[in-house]
Amino acid sequence: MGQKWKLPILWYLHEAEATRYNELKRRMPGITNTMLTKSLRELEKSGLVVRRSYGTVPPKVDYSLIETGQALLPTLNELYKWGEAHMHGGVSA
Amino acid sequence: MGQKWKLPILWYLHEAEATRYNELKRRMPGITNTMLTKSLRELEKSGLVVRRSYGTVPPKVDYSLIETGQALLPTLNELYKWGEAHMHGGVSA
DNA sequence: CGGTATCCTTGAGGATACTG
DNA sequence: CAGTATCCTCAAGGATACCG
Repeated sequence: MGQKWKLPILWYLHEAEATRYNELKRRMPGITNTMLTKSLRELEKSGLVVRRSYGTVPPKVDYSLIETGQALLPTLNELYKWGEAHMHGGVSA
Repeated sequence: MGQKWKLPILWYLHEAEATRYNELKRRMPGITNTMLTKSLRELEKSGLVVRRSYGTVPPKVDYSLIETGQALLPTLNELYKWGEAHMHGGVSA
């Protein structure tokens, strides 16, 4: 699960600073709360994303790619392009 | 469509010679005719796989990865591992 | 042998409402 | 603000039967 949004999220996070939940939602047009949360939780579980909660009220939470995450970016890039081109019925000419 | 089988098929084809339909089916435990055919057709359309039909009867058809396809293998490999690890709920410890 | 046709199941993902 | 709970939809994928 999460194919649809995990990559976009990772991709966005790599070029952004720690981003708050709603900001992230705004940046991912079409994503729903359900999917955003699910995706973030799994990315966190798999150790790619860090969730930071500032126990304030109203709540403030932000998400960021792990520092070493920058290293995965080339792979991420390939993954993205390749997947788009060959895994989803994409043909070009 | 095809996420589930396209990669496995490509992966298998890269280390095999031209493979016949039923052989391919045997090598992909669990795949159905529908999916095998669909996947192969799309991989053909996107130019990664070549279908060769020997107009004989009974029919003989085989599939192979395009020659330059070997070049995509590293990417394929990354894609595969990465996808398994981070896109399908895979955690390790 | 190498498929196609048909119908069916399942779960990824979505919409909406609500809450600490 | 940052979610969770609930219900729903739809299409990816599967099962089975049949065909040239």
